[in-house]
Amino acid sequence: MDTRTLCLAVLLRGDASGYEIKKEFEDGPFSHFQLASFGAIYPALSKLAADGLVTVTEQEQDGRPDKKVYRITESGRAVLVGELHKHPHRDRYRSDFLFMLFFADCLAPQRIAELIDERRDFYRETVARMDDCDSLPTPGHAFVHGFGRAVYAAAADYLETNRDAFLETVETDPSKISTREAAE
Amino acid sequence: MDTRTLCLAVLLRGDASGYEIKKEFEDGPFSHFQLASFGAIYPALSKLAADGLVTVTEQEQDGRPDKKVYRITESGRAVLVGELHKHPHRDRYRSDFLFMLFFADCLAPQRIAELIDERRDFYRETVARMDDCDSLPTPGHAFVHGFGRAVYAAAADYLETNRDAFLETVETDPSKISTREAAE
DNA sequence: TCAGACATATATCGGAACGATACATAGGAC
DNA sequence: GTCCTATGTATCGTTCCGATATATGTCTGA
Repeated sequence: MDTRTLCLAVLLRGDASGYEIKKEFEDGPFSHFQLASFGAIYPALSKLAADGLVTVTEQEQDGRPDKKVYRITESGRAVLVGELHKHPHRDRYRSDFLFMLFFADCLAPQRIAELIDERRDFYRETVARMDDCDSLPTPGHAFVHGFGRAVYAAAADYLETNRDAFLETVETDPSKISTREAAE
Repeated sequence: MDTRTLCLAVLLRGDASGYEIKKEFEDGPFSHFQLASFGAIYPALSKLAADGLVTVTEQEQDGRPDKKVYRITESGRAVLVGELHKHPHRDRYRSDFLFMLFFADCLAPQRIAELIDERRDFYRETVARMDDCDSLPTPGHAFVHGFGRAVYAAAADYLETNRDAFLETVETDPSKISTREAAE
């Protein structure tokens, strides 16, 4: 999904400024499976306004900088629903964490343990935070929430279960950096 | 990880052309947690060669176009190991599939069922393919392989377990497109 | 008290990457 | 005989990320 569609999606759930839309991708339910940066959001909102898919209202605020509040229009809703009916792009997952562990023989065992523990804690905390959340207004929201929870929990469990055996194997394994030369 | 580092990583495991590196990101073990396109790989390889991190050998082939085979150098290995010791970037996951299911109240139940079934099959097939793979040369490779398998399996299980209840809820739920007006 | 960190808010810029396309050649399918 | 797939290199337009600039208020701790 491009950033314009993501902005429409946030606005479908209520009026918001660019800053608030960004927060939605930091903390909100979308944060687990979509990203958007300021550098993508602000141009996207300008384009949406130019195309009549959203309206803008400038709000003066005392103490804080002025705010531009965006609201989705009927055309905007139609475009969003249209996007929702296209064939979904394949999932894209990028993980430096797994990339590093893949080359565990280039890292010190202590560093590997750090990486794994940090990540396991992150997954556990995320699951706990998701369990605290009790407002799941739509069936779709609840289903996606449950999916994310299941996956995070499985990831944490795997790390916990296999951590020690992995570290032992790495420490025992005599092959340091695996190079082409080593194979020749 | 930027594309230059990813190319170094592939080359650490053996010499390869740009085309073969791309295939590695389509079918190889990296394909599950890193991506790279031709538009990123070819400029990256040129830059790596200019910086002396890889060497190039042009190979004529009968029947096929010429091939440029890249080989990682000692400097290249050092740079890769340096990257491996940096703090890992946070994981980035983008899923149009989850995005669409989030707005399930904008879709026909039949379409939702299609999306879920297709995705569940994909996860099941991926797990089966991973189980067939029997060459896991390094501990890191094996650990990451197991992690991926666990997560894919959990995802497939969740979809299978919750599919029917979800579809019933969606069909029963009277709220079609949830708009701001509906909340007012 | 006042420096520094943090939150709110909009916006742009350089560089990186995606996806499509171009070009070239060969083999197999229908 | 034409079309699709596979091998192979390369660029181009568009989009997007991450850092930075700018402005202002609050809160916190030496």
